[in-house]
Amino acid sequence: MSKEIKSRGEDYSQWYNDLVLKGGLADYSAVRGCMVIKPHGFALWENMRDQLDKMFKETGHVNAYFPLFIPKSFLSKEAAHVEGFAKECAVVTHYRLKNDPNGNGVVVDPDAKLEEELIIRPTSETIIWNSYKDWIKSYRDLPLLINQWANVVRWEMRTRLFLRTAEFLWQEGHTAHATANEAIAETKQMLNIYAQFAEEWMALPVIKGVKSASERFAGAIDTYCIEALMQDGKALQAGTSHFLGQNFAKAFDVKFSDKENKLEYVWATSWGVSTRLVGALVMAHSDDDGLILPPKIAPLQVVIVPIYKNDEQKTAIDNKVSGLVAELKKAGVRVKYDDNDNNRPGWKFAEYEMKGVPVRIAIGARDLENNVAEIARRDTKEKKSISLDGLSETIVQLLSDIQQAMFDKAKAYQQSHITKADSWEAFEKILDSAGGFVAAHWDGTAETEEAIKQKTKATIRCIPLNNPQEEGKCILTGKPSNERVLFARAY
RNA sequence: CGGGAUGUAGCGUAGCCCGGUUAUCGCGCCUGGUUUGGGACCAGGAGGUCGCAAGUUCGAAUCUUGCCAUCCCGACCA
Repeated sequence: MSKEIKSRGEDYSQWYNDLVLKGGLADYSAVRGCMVIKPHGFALWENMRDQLDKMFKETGHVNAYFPLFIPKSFLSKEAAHVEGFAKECAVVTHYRLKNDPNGNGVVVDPDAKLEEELIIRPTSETIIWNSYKDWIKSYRDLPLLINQWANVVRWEMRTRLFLRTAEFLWQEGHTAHATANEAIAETKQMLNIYAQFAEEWMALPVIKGVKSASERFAGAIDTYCIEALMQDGKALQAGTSHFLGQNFAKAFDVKFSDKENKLEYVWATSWGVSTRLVGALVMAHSDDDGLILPPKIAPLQVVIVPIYKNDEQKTAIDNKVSGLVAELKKAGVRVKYDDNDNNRPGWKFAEYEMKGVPVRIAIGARDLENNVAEIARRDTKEKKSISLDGLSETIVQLLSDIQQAMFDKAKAYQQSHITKADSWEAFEKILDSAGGFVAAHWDGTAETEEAIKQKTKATIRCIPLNNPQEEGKCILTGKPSNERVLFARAY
């Protein structure tokens, strides 16, 4: 069998691109830096989205939708915010085309220039807070807990499928609260929801932490994050939750009357995860044969492949399988019976492996005689003959086992790639060999952080929550420090 | 935006250095048949602005110049 996916060892970028393209998740598009998300990839995203949406609603949030376009003036109201986003914004300057007078298709109509340019949202804080100004008058209007599922555009220099595209899909939650403590609690609650989703649904272990000042979201007081580890030892920021303080309330003049009838600025949070999570999933779990998707979010959990030599055998298999499919569907399993006669079984086996379907059931005439089926699990490639009696219970259990095994494997990898470094030599050596997170002391200054980044390309991924306090010396400057922070090279 | 590479059918490619019949091969696609327990085989068939534009030449996929696009490595970032 020929390898369709380039091996991990040769070139990690190529390996990753192959997985996304040949796994049927996405395709390059005609538009620079953008991608086409194909049905398989979108179904995966939908499953993730639906689960997250459910978790948001369970914690009292509601969905709304705000405009794609942001008046330029809105973006300049919060100084740090504009500083962070201005250089990567797409700008709409005209609203009409006309036929080219020289007969070469269409040109921008110079008479249709906008008085005020519109920015295609790189994130929606500004346009949302402009609305919140009108919505919030009293403490009775608070808390305001709104989420938006949307697309945003950030004109990045360099793009990568799912991990960094010019346009991407995400959700952004924007909440307003009466007190700082309540807003901080919200920030942490959403971080926990992200971590829970990553670990329980994506089988992706993450480290919860807070960003250093220089990695903080533009306009935030504190940025909390979940950091995941990819199979090449590089870290990936998988989600962020920001405590915005009163920065946006002040910029957009959002005040409320409290119970004592005093006028106060509201306290804000924002939080988001994007289709980048799909990229994280691909990089964290796949192998050289293709994608490996966690059962809980896999678009297809079980595929059944019939093996037959003639119509008589096919009919016998059909009869048996139709009952099995009904049984599995009743048990809530996403199952497909692929009896397409155009492709042979071997082709189907390889195809569904590449697409990451967790469980494959093969049934042939021989199996029917013995009342068994061949069950193959994608994560370990293990194959077994299992009795057809009570097969659906076996499958449901197997899916659950695979979900757990995938998490355990990724967790073991993560744990074995968190290394303490107490000297500069050790620090560099770990980054260049095993990779992963390096727990090291840091003097707390942005200058040192930048110097380390320049020397090693490693950045502070986060300061873990509940970080143990211990006396130590900064890995670079030797100045005193009272806790270790996690460094890594990152996507 | 700097450095490197690539652009030939839906996909992957040979040919380019050293210009010369009808542009190579594989996969896929269509028709017919045989097949079906790890990417089937045989026969026949369809499918091409050789990235775009100029130039050199009797003649350009091939040489020259410009432009465009994509990928990789940087800087920037979810």
